[in-house]
Amino acid sequence: MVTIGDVARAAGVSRSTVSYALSGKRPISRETKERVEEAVSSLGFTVHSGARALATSETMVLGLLLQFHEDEFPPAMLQYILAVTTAARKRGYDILMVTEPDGAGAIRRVTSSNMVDGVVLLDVTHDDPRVDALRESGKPGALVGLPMDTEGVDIFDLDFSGAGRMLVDHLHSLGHQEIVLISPPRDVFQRGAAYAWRFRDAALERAARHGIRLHAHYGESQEPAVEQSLHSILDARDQAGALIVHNDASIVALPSVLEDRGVKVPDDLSVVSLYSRNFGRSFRLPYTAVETSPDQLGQEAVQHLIRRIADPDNTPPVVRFVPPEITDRGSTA
Amino acid sequence: MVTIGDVARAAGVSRSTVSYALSGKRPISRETKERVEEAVSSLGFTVHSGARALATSETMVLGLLLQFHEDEFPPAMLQYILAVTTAARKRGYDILMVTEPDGAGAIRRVTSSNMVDGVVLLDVTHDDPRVDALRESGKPGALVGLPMDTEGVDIFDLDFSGAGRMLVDHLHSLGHQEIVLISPPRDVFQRGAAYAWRFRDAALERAARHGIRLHAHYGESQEPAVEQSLHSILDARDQAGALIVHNDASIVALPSVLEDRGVKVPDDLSVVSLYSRNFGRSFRLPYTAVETSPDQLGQEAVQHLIRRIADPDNTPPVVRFVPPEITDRGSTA
DNA sequence: CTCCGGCGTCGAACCGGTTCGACATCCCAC
DNA sequence: GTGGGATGTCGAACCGGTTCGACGCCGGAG
Repeated sequence: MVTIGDVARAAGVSRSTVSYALSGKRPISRETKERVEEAVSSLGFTVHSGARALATSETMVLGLLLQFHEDEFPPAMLQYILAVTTAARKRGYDILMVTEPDGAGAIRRVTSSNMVDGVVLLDVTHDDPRVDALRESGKPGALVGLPMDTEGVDIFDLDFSGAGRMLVDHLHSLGHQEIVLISPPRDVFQRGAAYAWRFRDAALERAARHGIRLHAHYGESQEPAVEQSLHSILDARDQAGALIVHNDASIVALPSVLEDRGVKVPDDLSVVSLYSRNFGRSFRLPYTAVETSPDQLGQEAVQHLIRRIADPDNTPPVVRFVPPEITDRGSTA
Repeated sequence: MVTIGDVARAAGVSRSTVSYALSGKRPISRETKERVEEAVSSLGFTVHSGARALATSETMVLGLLLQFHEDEFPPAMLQYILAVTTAARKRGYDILMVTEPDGAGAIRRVTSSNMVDGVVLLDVTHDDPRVDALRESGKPGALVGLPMDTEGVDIFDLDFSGAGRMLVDHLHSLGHQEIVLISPPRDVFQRGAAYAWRFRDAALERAARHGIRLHAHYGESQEPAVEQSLHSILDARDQAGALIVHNDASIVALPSVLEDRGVKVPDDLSVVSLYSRNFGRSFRLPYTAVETSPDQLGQEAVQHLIRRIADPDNTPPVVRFVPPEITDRGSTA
């Protein structure tokens, strides 16, 4: 491999001069800089990332921590992965993807060995053990999802409470008096994923205020249970005129279930949900929905994380809830 | 941060002795080893990965190169990502996920800067520029997908030709004389993704041998085009008694399209496809299908890659086609 | 003419590990 | 009693960068 010493020899200067010529951290004459650049490209020099990491204690790598739970719909997670990865690359960072089940241990591993300059945690739960591990590590971290204790960490999430209120208001303004809510599976609540109850509680509270009956049910995450649960919920609540679906697996399965039952949207039933534009494009989801904005969340998380890495002391802590935005696809009446 | 020097001082030995005590590459007495381990755990020592990478020129990181094309169904890709990641972690490797559009440049970047010990390329096409970049890099690489020139690289893929023959045979044995094939979108063929024509050509050839009429059509990748294309294909071929779906987006959309048309499977139409068991669990896919085995492919690719990293000279080149296996879900008659 | 400051470059130290050669000790076989 | 191999440890060199202090040179101000 070609080292900075080879470049120095070819250009007839010292190693430090090469380093300064490339980094620009000290003034270097035009001619010298040109000779260095010439040598670099003719020899095909690239910095050895390990050597640089050792010298600067910066790796230009971010850790992306996530887990694939049985109770979650994998394609939804993918959107965040993609958003974080492209946002990071655009700013010169690479992504180390860490998926092992022991998330707290994984954080300790990648931070204490200095593999990453910071981490992004996806799908953070109320009492997520990874958050403590992150604090102890002393490395900057950005969370997607809301933990109990937000001290010292930056949060980026959708305003699920606002989304719940917004969807209930929307249905209320159309005159609906009885609504069925399909929440994430029970396991998601038990794991402590705050987004599930933040949405549900806000929706229930808002419905009560309007004097609307709101029946909350748990959805499922894997077929064929998803479809069966939809059928039995709809059987039990066939007098309700509107449906709020806060569960990816259920919303994907819904079109075929409704066709099966001969239910027409929006004539027989109004349907609203939450999903991102791109998610809606992978499947056939012609429903009015709150945009979940994974692209925006991922990008903001990465951007802020990088700012904090660059200047840990002058970066104010952030708890950012992206305001919900409704996209009307005409599935309500 | 605590370095190997701190450990050495605490244990009252030299730095090299600590290194040998931890690596076991030279005999160290029981008492010394114990004192070192004691110091390590009380100080909380972890090796600095950059420093180790510099000294050993091994990073214990694998690059995972992939792109999300518009013409592909993202959830399908996810299965490979997951398989590769877990297989790597099980063997002590981390995964650097690289998704930028310029794949060849990305390979040069991560290999020449020594960020990874080897790479896994997903979704390799016939004339994939990444393959040349990989060869030039001199780093080991494992490909999923079949390039034109397999010289010097290891290939892991499903036997799509065999799968095509197997599904046609299956339908033929049931007496079908007219079959519709839904292939991946035209763009996938044009990009040179060999799996698309390997499957189609083998199916066509086999059908011809049996004297079966096989009508091949292109599918779509995004809604609402997926559904529209399914309808128009089925309109045009309504006399066919069997359907082979070789396209993830189309198979996911199929149940609701068939319900819409009042077509019963398998009474009115026999349906076969290709997808993995887990994929079938995320959606409602009650169809007889060839298992695409992303888990197995990812695991074999990683396993072989790691073997080659450890011993590049004594690792024979591999072109491995996983034999197709059919899972009968009763969707044919 | 001299002094000073900025520009451009160099050498050396350092980052935190691994590994090689050397050496001391001990035990065993001859 | 001695030679030799195995065992256990150390010091130094090295991996490939970055960065700090020093220094020579040049031009402008006084």
